Amino acid sequence: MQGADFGDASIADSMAEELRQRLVESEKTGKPLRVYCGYDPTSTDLHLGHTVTMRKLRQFQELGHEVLFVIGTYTSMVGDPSDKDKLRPHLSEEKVMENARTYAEQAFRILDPERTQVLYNDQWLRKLSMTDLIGLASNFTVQQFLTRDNFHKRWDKNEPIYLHEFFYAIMQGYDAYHLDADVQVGGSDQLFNIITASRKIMTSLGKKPNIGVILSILPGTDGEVRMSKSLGNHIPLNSNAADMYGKVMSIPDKAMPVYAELATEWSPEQLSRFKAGLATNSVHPRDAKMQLAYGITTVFYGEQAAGDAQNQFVHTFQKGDTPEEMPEYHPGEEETLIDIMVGQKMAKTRSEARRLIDQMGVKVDGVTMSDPNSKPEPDSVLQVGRRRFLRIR
RNA sequence: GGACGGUUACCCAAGUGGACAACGGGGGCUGACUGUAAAUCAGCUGGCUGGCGCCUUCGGAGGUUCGAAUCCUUCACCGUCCA
Repeated sequence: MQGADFGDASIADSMAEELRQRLVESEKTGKPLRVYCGYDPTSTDLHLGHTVTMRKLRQFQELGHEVLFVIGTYTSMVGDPSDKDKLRPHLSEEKVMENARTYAEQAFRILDPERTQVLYNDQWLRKLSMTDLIGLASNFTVQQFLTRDNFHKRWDKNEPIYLHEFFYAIMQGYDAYHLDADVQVGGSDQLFNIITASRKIMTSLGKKPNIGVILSILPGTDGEVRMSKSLGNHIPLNSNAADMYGKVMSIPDKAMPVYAELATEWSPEQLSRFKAGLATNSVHPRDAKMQLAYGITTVFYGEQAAGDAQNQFVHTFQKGDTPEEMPEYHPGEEETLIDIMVGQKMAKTRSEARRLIDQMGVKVDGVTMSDPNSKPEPDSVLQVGRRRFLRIR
């Protein structure tokens, strides 16, 4: 039964039941389900966190269903209110469309283009009139919104809640209505928008309410808060296998289960074996993490590249060897150690470079350097910290 | 419209005339150790300098003072409450 695939998501029981019914129905009628998920193209750099819902969409595609990949061109022009203490530059329509394109491109590393419709929600949202909006809004009471945890907390703390923040849920609900969505996928922060707002709007406009598939939020490399580029704890997609592998290796041990659940393509059996291994300590945590890093890297770069990344990691960090490949640089006559470090971006400022030297963090051919003004010999390897290498020519 | 409060380094957040380049936390970086870039412990975290030290920072502009993140004026932005 297809519904059984949802073991890795926390779905309310009723949603699971409804989904089961609708899947059965779909199978009978031969009509694929319409699965909707929305993304705001505020940043063009997708990271691992974005891929969680995408992978879920992909699963639906593999089962023959249709994915509606909605880019929030309308919503992102208004601006996300959730962290509104920043002055958010108003994105031009042009910029938004450009972001949207790169966004979709990266998304197709996961999604099957054949079964994906990319849609822009400004196409229908901007047509709504004030009258329409009032009609939609009349389905809700302020109290309903205030029960939402997000708003509730802010209300209690006397923090601002903007009126237009309420519209986001309404717009999202309208998206689902407009698209005839059977299923809406989203992170747990979208619970209210998907379950309460969307279902209410769809029902009131005479459609069958969509079913919410709510996924956990992937924490960042710190293992604590949600992955986000602005928090600097993200694992970017547009990087390389070694970087991805290494970044996964840097997550705290405790974050391993969540990552396994949300970011690998492991089967439920593999997944439970992995978790059991951790829980019973029968697997070395380092080996488990390597397995995890390999698994995640494979999804994006394939087994070959993931294997190479793993080898490189073992060489560099477990055996302390220098990596096979590193940038090269031919310093000028007058260039001192500190000049090279700053010039080659191994340190941001001269002060930082000095600090690193003071902290015994700079080596040439394995020998710790103490003089910022020394000049490294040609054909040596300069190492700053553990991870930055430069071959001096 | 009225009352009050806020704007500090990457983020959060102390500081209300001198000892402030500015407490603390987070993040980041370095080192030790290890089981990995985990955990733990220690240090560093504005710039320039070999060092003494010098320079630039506390929303913007101006002022008071020997001396201001701290006081005054003004501008901007933001918030809460009352209407």
